[in-house]
Amino acid sequence: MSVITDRPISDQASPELEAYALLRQINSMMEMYNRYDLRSEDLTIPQFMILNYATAEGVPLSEISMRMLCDNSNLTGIVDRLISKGFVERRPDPQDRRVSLICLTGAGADKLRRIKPRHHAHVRRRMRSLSQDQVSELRNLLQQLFQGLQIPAVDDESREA
Amino acid sequence: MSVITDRPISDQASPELEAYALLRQINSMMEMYNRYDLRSEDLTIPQFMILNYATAEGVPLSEISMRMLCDNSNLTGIVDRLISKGFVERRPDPQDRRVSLICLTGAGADKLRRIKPRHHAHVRRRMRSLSQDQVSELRNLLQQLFQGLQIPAVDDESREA
DNA sequence: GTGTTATAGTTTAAACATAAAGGAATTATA
DNA sequence: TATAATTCCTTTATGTTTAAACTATAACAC
Repeated sequence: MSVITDRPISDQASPELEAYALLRQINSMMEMYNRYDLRSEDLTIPQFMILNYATAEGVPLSEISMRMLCDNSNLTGIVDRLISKGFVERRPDPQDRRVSLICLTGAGADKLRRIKPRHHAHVRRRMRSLSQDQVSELRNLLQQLFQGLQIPAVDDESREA
Repeated sequence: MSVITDRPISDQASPELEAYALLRQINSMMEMYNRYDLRSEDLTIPQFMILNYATAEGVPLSEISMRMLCDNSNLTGIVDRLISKGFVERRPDPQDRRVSLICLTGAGADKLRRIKPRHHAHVRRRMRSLSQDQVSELRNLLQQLFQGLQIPAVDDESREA
């Protein structure tokens, strides 16, 4: 958990590059902390995420992969491990036999009830260095940036190196 | 590369959790784009990062891992692949025989000269949805948040679930 | 010097991610 | 109904990451 504050993070300092470098580093550190928190619960981050998306009635695997911004093929193995731990089940969708529904078990729901509030509290606490107004401002800026990223700028590819 | 805009991102909506969810998603999308950009150059993201930190004179592996917020053990294999591609070399440090210096080769420097400006331009372009002032504001907020994360709040663990 | 401790890097096994390919079921089209 | 295209999921191979154990070197204590 070492950290760099002694040197500029990017050599070609522009506000955009600095902001992006910081975003990546914050994400890394948050992941470190989250991984550490979940370790005592014998869960990994992706396992915890799937657990969060699963419901008792069942959710199609591809819906989860869409939300997690990842490929279906990633989830197959992770779900296998969650099944072996007894936190979810796979059930075929009677409507569409291609679909396999990921269902939260009772044990999974219990686990989630125990972990989730604590996780949320941790996230909030780790952002204490910002005021309420600053957090809202940050959220708004990120929201705007996120929406701008949806349409991946198919246009100009010509200018600037 | 599908995307979710139709539903709230976190169920327990608080500004902190929303901001963090957005941060993670932005990071994911930026990585997608970066991975795609580097693919045509036969480089992965971590390979490109190491290339960026290496110098002709050589940099200790552990200095690179510190900057990348990762463990030494991660880099061994990635450096191996970069060596097999001819972009870096390993050289022993005469001062300290435990240290192996990662040295950028001529081919590596060429590669970097070709890729780096384009990468930076891409990053800047992908943040076009924010004004210059907004980018600076974002950078400042992220800077403050990042610094707040350094000291990982060893204190309170008691309150709130 | 000897023993302890710390540091630099590698190795290993398990988990995850990416990309490409494949099987099975569904939908579209003729 | 037959064919083609699409969708959902899995499988495979390659690459990355984590955590733990290990080797080798260095620094420090006595």
